[in-house]
Amino acid sequence: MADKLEPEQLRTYFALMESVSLLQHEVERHLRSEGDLSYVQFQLLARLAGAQRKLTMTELADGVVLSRSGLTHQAFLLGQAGLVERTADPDDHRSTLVEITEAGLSKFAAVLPGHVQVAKDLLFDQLTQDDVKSLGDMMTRVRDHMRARPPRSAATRKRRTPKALEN
Amino acid sequence: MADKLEPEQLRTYFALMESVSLLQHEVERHLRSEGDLSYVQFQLLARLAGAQRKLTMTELADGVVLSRSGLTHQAFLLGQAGLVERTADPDDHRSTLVEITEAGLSKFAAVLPGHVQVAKDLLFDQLTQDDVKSLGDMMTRVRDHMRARPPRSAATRKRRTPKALEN
DNA sequence: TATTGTTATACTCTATAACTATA
DNA sequence: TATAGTTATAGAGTATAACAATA
Repeated sequence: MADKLEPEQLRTYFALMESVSLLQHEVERHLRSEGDLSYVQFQLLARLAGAQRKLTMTELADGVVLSRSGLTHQAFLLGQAGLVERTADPDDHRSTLVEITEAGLSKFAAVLPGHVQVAKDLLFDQLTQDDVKSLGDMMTRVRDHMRARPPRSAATRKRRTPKALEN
Repeated sequence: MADKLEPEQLRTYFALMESVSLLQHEVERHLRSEGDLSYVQFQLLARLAGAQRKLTMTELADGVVLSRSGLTHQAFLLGQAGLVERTADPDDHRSTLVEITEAGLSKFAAVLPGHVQVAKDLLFDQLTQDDVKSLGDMMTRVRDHMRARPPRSAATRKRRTPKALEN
C-alpha cells in the first residue's frame, strides 16, 4: 500500500495529467472567447443545469472544489451576469439556495456544443468507442472513490474527530 | 466531424475532467505542504529533471503551457529558491538556458514519492493493471495529438502563415 | 456551540504590451 | 525584420480569518 508506482503507472500518470492540462487550456480559451466564462463558471452552470433542485452554496462549493468564500465571489459574478439567482432557504435560514436562471440555461446551452467540439477534436477523435467506454468506466470509479471523502468545506471548519478516515 | 458527443462521450468527458480536477487539488495540497511548491513549479522541475540537456525558456514555457512572461516569473522564483539556474546560451545569445541544480534534483526527489503516493491512493488503487496500461496508451496518443499543434509561444508573436497546420 | 454564508484582505498566478538585445 | 527573453502592469482567482445570523 505504500510502495512506489511502477514505471508503467508513472508513464500513465504523467500522460494523463499532461493531456488533461492541455485540454483544459483549450477549453478555457474557447469558453472565454465564446461565452466570456471561466472554466469554474462553466462548471458551476453545468452543475446547476444538471441538478434537479436548487443547491446550497456549500454543496456547490464542494461540487467544484472551491472554498466557500471563493464561491461567494463566483456566485456574485454569475448573479451580476444574470446567470444564477440566490435566494434564502425557507427551511434553514442560514443557507442560501442557488438556482440557474433562464439566461443561465441559455448561456450554458450556447457554449456547450463548441465546448464539446473542442473535447471531440482534441480527445475523442483519438479514442475508439471501446476506449471511450472503458475510460468512462475507469474515471467514474475513480471519481466516486475520490468523492467518498470529507469534502473541502469540512477542512476549513474546526475539524471534528473523524470516526473512520477512509469512509 | 462536427456532430455532437454521444451521451457516453459526455459522461466520459465529465468524469475525466472531474477526476483529474480532484486529483490535482490533492496533489497541489501535498506539494505545497510537503515541498512548498506549486504544481506548475513541480512540473517545471519534472521537465528539467527528465530532460537530458538544458532547455531554453521558450521550450520550457511551451512544455508546461505557460506564457513566456509567466515562465520568467516562475523561473525567477525557482532560481531564488536555488532550484534552477539560468545561464546565457553561448550559441544563441538571445536565448537563456535553464538547468536544474543539485538542490532542485534533491527537492524533486524528495517530493516525488509522496506525490506518487497521492496518485496511487486516489487513482491507481481503483485501476487494474490492464486499466493502467490502456489508460496510458490512450493518453499518450491523445497527448501526442495535442502536442502536434502550434505551441503557445507562437500565438503571442506575430503569426506567420503556417505552411501546414498539422506538422 | 456548531454551521452557513459573506466580507475584508492579501497573495499568487498569469497574460498583454512595451522594450532590449540578438539573429 | 523576426525571435528570445524581461519588465511593468493590471486583472482574475483563491484562500484565510473575522464576522453575523441562524440552528
